[in-house]
Amino acid sequence: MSQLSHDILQAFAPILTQRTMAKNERLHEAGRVGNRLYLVESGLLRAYYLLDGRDVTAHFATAGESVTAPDSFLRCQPSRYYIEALADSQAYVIERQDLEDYLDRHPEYERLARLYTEDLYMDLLRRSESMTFLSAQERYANLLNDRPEILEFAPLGHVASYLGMSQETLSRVRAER
Amino acid sequence: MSQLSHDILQAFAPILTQRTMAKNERLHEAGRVGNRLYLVESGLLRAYYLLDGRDVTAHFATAGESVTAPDSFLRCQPSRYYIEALADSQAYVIERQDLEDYLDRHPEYERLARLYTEDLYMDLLRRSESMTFLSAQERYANLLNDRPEILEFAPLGHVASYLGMSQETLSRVRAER
DNA sequence: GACGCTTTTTGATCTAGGTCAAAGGATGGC
DNA sequence: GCCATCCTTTGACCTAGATCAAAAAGCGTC
Repeated sequence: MSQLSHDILQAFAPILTQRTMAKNERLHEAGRVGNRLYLVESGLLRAYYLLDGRDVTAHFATAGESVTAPDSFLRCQPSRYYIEALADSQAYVIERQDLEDYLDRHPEYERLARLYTEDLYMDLLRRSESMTFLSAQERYANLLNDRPEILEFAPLGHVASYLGMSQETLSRVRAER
Repeated sequence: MSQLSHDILQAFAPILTQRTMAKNERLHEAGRVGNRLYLVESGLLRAYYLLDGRDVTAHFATAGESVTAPDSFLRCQPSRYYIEALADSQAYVIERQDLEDYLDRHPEYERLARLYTEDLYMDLLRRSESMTFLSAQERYANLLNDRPEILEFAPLGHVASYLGMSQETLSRVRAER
């Protein structure tokens, strides 16, 4: 876990609740407002959305990472995302409202929250640039290098949509052809 | 301009400096640490990087938007990005160090800075998802819909790389074939 | 340990979009 | 106004990766 994630857990401990999820448990449904951020302790969570009826993985979160339905958590809109557990998992949960209230009382943690958001921005930027001009082979290689645990635990189809390619292509790429 | 951008200008007025850029002026060079955020008043700025010697546009900023070299501004690393003006432009400039110092003295603005970062995150998320599974045609249509001023002022090649397609493809897509 | 269900692989074909090359159009400097 | 340079279009061809279909491999369950 990064220093930053660690600091977040410490700072926001008073408003964290702990939750245990079984494999295949759904934590959030599209269409609803779900103002929760999950800070994963163990296991594997996934956010996804439907595009023309197809399941597209938007994000994976393993130990030390976080996941939410960003349109809901950041904008309070009904969400386009689903969140589910891909393995038995444990996570700390933060409610958006609790977060705002807590930060009202403890403005000294605003900076930490901003730095965390900046970090998430950088992660997304990396991902976004990788999607723009890299080949299927290269995107796979990057993921294998950066987050091998995802390839180990997530079903191939979920990883393929996360990497913006078909399941068949990922299967072939992985077999090195 | 969004309410948020407006609030940012107000809140950080004491540390803003104004800068005028001529068309084709380079504001930042890759390889250097450049801790400046540009809040565009008028004109058009572009951030780009080189991938195998090819110029790839990472970001455009028109009036009310902002641009920086994120790896430098957020992580203080030598940057992979160049920033240049695509038209005669005006922008307010914030130095990262000034920002941090100012926020030390005015922690009441930390929240605003966080909300602004969250907004940038949502913008990037939109872009990132559009790159993952939309066709060249659809990505072009989205840009035309969301930010027509870019298509109006930026050279085709820069827009094409921003949309993750070749210049020839963008030319054809635009001519509706 | 056989049966169903899900996940992954493999093969055959098709197509969106890339690459290469060249011709037109604009634009700015002098 | 003329030339050089840059930007955009057009055409011909090619390839990465999609789609469709089916076989094979896992794996939970009774």
